[in-house]
Amino acid sequence: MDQEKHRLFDAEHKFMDIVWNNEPINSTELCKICNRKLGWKKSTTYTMIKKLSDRGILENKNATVRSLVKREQVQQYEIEALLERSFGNSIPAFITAFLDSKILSQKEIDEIKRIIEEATK
Amino acid sequence: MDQEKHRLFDAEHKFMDIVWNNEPINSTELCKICNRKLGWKKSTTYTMIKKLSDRGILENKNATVRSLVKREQVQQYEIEALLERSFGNSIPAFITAFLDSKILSQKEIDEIKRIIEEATK
DNA sequence: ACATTAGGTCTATCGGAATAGACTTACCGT
DNA sequence: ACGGTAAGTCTATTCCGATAGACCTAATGT
Repeated sequence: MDQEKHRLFDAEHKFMDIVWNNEPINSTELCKICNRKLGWKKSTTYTMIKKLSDRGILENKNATVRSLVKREQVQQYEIEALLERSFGNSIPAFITAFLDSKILSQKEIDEIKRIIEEATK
Repeated sequence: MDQEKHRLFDAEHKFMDIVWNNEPINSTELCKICNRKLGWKKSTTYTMIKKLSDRGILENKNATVRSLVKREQVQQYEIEALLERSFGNSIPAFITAFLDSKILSQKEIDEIKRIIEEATK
């Protein structure tokens, strides 16, 4: 597993975010949201629906769109892809980069660091 | 900070991996490595050097190429970009996906989970 | 003096992701 | 019976990342 089919390109990803946040959703309604949030024309949205449908990412039945691949599966894939592509599958390097990011509070960082040290020694 | 300039496309990333692993390196020598490992022609390598040089990612002085942006900085950026793009900056969701990946041993997972629970409660 | 090689530049080409225009068909309200 | 709208398809077009071919100049060996 860990399918390449879970790889989403930029536009596909923005689109799927909307689907995940609104499903199940009527296709015409989806067109309106995509126009409002992404500036897409109707045919652009339908082209996207068809492409992702062909790849088994979602389905469109009776004008109702719903995802077949869930957000968590894609997140899963993306973490693994990043780990491989940018970190050579090095867990320590990955964790280091994560801890050094500006997003965590100092308290969280200290706690997590301590835990990891214990876990890996 | 957290510059968009640190974003590397696929080909750029493969190329920078070679630079990071071999710098400082003579440009002609770099062409040979890129040909061997990526199948690139000489001009492809020089085009890449120029583009990344323009963006301040590396420099080419006296036929010697060296990086200006380090691997760790790009890893940093990529974690943050993934966090934002795919996880809406949700640290818990990110950690969950990481822990659920097949890469960690069960022992590592348990330890890290325990630590994080303590850190976030 | 001349061929070769190092070290590049400049300007395409190519493929594929992103986007859309024109057209179709069916239904629904008046 | 007919104008509007929902629900789509099919076929471009555009944009850009990836890749390369042709050309240039300076040094260097023979």
